[in-house]
Amino acid sequence: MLQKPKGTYDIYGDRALIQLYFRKLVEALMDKYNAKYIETPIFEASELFHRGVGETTDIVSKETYDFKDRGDRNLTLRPEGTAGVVRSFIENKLYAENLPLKLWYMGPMFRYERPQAGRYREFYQFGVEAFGSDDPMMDADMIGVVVNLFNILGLKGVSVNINTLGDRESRESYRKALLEYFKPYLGDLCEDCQRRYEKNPLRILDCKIDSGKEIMKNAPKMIDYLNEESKRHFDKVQEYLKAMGIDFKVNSNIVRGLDYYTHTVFEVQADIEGFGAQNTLAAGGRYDHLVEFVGGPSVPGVGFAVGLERLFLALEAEGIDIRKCVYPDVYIFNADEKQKPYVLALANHLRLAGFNVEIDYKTRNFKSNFKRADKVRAKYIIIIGEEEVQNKFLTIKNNVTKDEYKVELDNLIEFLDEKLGDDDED
RNA sequence: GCGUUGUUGGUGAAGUGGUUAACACGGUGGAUUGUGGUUCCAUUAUUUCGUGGGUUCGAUUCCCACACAGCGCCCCA
Repeated sequence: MLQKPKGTYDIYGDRALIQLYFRKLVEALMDKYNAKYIETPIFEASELFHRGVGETTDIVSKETYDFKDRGDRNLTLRPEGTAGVVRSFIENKLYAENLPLKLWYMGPMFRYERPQAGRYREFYQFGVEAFGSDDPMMDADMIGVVVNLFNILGLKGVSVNINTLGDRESRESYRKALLEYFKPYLGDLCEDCQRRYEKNPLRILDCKIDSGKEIMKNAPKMIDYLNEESKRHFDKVQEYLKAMGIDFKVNSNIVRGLDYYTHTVFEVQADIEGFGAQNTLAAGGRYDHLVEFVGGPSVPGVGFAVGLERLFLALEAEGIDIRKCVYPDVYIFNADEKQKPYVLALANHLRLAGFNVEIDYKTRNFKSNFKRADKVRAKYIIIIGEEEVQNKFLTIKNNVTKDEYKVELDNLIEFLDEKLGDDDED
């Protein structure tokens, strides 16, 4: 029996309902921010990720799905959303429009990782990228998007953690300080950190293996190496967050897994029991040099991504059900074969008039049809027999109250509008 | 990439080295061919118990490998 590839899953049933509703909710929220929808290819030239996002990151160096197509092109399934959006932003010269511009996306990403609860090899992210301002106001507003989203969903117990990586200058002087500090202790660090020391010493700070060690506690702090401009930026972000009434914590160990960040970085965590290392629901930050680095003009940006699998898991753990169930307004069945054309025509008529209609395709007996009407949770049942066809009236039964009505064919839509009017509002 | 537990139908699952793989839910058909959701009956895994190989007279059961899933790391959303 052929089965789905490891780390993938099918979206159907309840999960499909959740995802569809979530999408509607996000669409509405994004409209409120005047953010525009963007969809970019699921695969891109490998170079985009390997050079743009950062060769030193785990995500790119050992988790991408790389392949050659039949034309010998090197392609990579996108492991994250930002690089593709940035590429599109440049290629389509979106920077020529009036900036700032906010773009949002939602779709599958791919990483070759060991699957776990809330972690798949094909997984979904919703994200926003805001281009065209280096003002901390934009950082704060983007963090606000995530907070608002979680509030709308009714998710309690989330915490916002922020940090700053400073601008290039600050980052460089901090990097030097770290190199100097860790040099004598190099042998005490784990294997990964020894590698990080060479390539990206900042990442030593969020190493889980070495985190408890004394040398980590005394390591130089980014905050002490920020230049005036970087410090001001970070202070402003905090000021603005407070103004919006967003609770947050400064966590100097947040470094993020992607190389392109500058200044603000943030993570939003769920404080849910049993989530362990998988508790980061959303993460993002500012990337003032990414657009330029990928080959565009110098345009600053800030963005974030939310992992849907984890978010839905968190909702479930909190007992939050966002499914939006739609049931048929009407279930129509025929007494025997002869009425099939009539049933189809009537169903079409009602569907075009805006009603949700299910019909019996199998000419079952009455009992089975009533059972099925219950099963699909139809609100009304219409029975079509010889008498109804000939005399142009319909027998309609309310499936909850069991009240039965005889309605003229011409008055049917009015009748249903009146009866169903209230239910359709929610 | 490392460690660990598991895998029986549409679902939840019990079970055993050897005759019909329990029970429940769900599905289908019927009792009740123009009025049901209760009840009752029948039927619903059987070239089968994740796949392949081994031990055995005989394996779903024991052993090995692989695949997949869960959990813990690493990493990350």
